[in-house]
Amino acid sequence: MTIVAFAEKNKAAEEIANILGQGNYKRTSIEGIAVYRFKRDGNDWAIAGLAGHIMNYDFPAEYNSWTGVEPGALLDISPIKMVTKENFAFAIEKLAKEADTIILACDYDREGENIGFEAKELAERVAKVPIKRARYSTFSKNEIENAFDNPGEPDAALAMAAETRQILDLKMGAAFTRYVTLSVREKAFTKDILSIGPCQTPTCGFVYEREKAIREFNPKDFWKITADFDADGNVFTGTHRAGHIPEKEKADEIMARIKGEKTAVVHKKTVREQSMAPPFPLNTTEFLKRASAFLNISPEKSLEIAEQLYLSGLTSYPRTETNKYADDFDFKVILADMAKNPDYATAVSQIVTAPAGIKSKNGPKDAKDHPPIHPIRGATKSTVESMIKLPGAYAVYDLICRHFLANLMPAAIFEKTKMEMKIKEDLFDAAGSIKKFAGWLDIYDFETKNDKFLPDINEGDATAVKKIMNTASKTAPPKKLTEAELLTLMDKNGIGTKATAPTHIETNKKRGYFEAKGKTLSILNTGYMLMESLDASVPIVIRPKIRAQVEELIQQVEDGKITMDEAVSTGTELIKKMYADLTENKDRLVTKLSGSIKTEAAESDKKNYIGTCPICQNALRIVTTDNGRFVGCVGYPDCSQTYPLPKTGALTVQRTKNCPKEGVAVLDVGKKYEWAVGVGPCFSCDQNVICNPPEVVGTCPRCKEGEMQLIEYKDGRFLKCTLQCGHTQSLPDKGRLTILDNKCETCGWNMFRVKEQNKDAVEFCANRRCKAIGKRKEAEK
DNA sequence: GCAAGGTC
Repeated sequence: MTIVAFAEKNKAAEEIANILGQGNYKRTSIEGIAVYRFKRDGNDWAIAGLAGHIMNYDFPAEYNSWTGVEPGALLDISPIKMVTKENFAFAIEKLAKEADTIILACDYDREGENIGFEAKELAERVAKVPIKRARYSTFSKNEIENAFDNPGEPDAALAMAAETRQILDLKMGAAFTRYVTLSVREKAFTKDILSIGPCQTPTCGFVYEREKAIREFNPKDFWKITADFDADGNVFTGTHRAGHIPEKEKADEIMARIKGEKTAVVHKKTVREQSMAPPFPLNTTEFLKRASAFLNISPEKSLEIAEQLYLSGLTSYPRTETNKYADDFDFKVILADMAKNPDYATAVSQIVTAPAGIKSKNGPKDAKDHPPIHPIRGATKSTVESMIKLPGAYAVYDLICRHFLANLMPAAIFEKTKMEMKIKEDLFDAAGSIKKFAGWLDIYDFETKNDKFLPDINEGDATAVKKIMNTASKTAPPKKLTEAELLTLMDKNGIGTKATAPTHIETNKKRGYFEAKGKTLSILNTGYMLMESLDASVPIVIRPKIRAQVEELIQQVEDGKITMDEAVSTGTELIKKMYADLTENKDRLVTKLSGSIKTEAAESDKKNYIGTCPICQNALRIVTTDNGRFVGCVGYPDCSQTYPLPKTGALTVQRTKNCPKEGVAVLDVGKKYEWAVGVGPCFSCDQNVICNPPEVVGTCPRCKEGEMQLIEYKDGRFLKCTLQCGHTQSLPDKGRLTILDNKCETCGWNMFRVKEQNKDAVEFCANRRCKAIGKRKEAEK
């Protein structure tokens, strides 16, 4: 008899073959897919590993046209399931033909059951044999043997739950994405897709909510009183018990009470030890968070590196929810191997020689999927880098190793000191923290905090008061969302899975909805406008509830309370309702998004970009037509804001200069004059004296009140009194003229410098009435 | 060309 089994992935198939074949198995191959063969209890066994899903839903080909099909019509169409990995389908059918019994042996979860059913469907096309299900969640000998010796029945409800998700996600994603993309293209030229999905959109929603809180933040004034105390040269700072004081009068009142006080007394001092436990074992989410926070590597890149580390045999399987080791987990073998890297040797010997034995600080989650991410082999930097060519590979390996070791080490111990200082009757708090015992922090120095010392003084002791400060400050807006925080939010709200969360973040980046700058995320204009429009029309779509709603339906299918068809039709109705809300608000959506897309295009057109439209916040840019040129808003025709421009002259936008009036930008017109968009030429503006203060060189020798101002025009230059006395005087008309900072010692005017071509520069006082001129002329003779 | 979920 021949028994054929299908596991979810190659590594699992090999592991099972090794256990059931008692180390005796042969690797063969069909279409490049590994098939492990062995004998057990007189039967021939063949087990192959799949590669996750090998089928996918899609709409029938006639619905592929975006323009030929109204997007909403997709909601009435049943997607069909098609093979996406032909070689696996071929191998499954070939193996099914030689089987007397088939065992589905994918991961013991919803998707695993579904992947098994994909194999089942393909096998049933060519073979009529019993199909069983082996359920296991660890690769322990007992569990695997038991799972395959006593296989159960496949669980259709569980598999159909996954199927329901596939269909509803596709329907919603396709209809919404096509609708939004096509609507925006009616008004803005773009090849980009504006995608919407039940995971990617709430992911963007988290970033949007934070950004909104930052933009809408109203800073509030507060005052804080601090004092510097001096205990025999050891200076430390304390904060007044009142903390952040919202009213200035109250802060002033306190200051008045204690102003000028020279001594303080230690009113109370408490010292206690605080221990800091090592981190729990790493599951995927925690790993991604730490790689982002400590190593500045994006979740997508981290997972890719972890995958390579796993395939190279350096670390364990990277996709797991579990943060707890099994009772019989063998730390010893791994620890022994890890000493190969000298950086870990000290920690390893501390762990293995600990009198209490090797003990893990386990976390609470046991999803029965895979053990926490841990090293399998010890390796040096050069070994890791020779095996994996991705940047950051060693940093990630090192993080996994250090985390593994840290988890097995003792807690760190800090001595925390709290001191209450008293100036007259006012209390000030000071805190100190000293690391007494490093413990796991020895090997895990990613977030070390410096010690903060307080002097060794006791209750009743007096210190000098060096100074007392009252600092005015403002409350700070929330900080930008970090990638690590986003992962936490997604995890908490059930958005995506351990394996897909990085992809959803990446999708948003690819779509131009938000971007990462280091560890923090910033929403981009298109993302903000999309979220804002959706928030106003179909708010549920940008919130986790959209996922929760589908999840609830799926759960009912899994529990056998409703059928897949019922769930799909209920779910489709919900999507239709949302779709109706979306289409009803089309105008606002399109105006906001097309404006934002045009704005982004205009901003990158550096030569013509002017600034932000005061009416609609979109971009203003120079528009040139056959009839001339003007400044217009990209929001046209929804926004008709325009400004005139001078008819001739090359225009250059001055990026660093702002107009004090309503001008939205200042332009250079040729090299001649300036033009404020919305105001006109700067020379005829009453603010010009402020924007372009006249270059003055000294007091007017006639009226003695005005200043002599340099006037330069196309054909020459001269000096003119700033008052109405009318005094002028000529200047040399050749050469480049500069007004210097140093002054004439005789009359006090600024000195001039003239440089003619092929001649030495000359410095002189230009004041014709200056007594020094006569002297100079004499000297020249 | 559209989603999310597996895994390579």
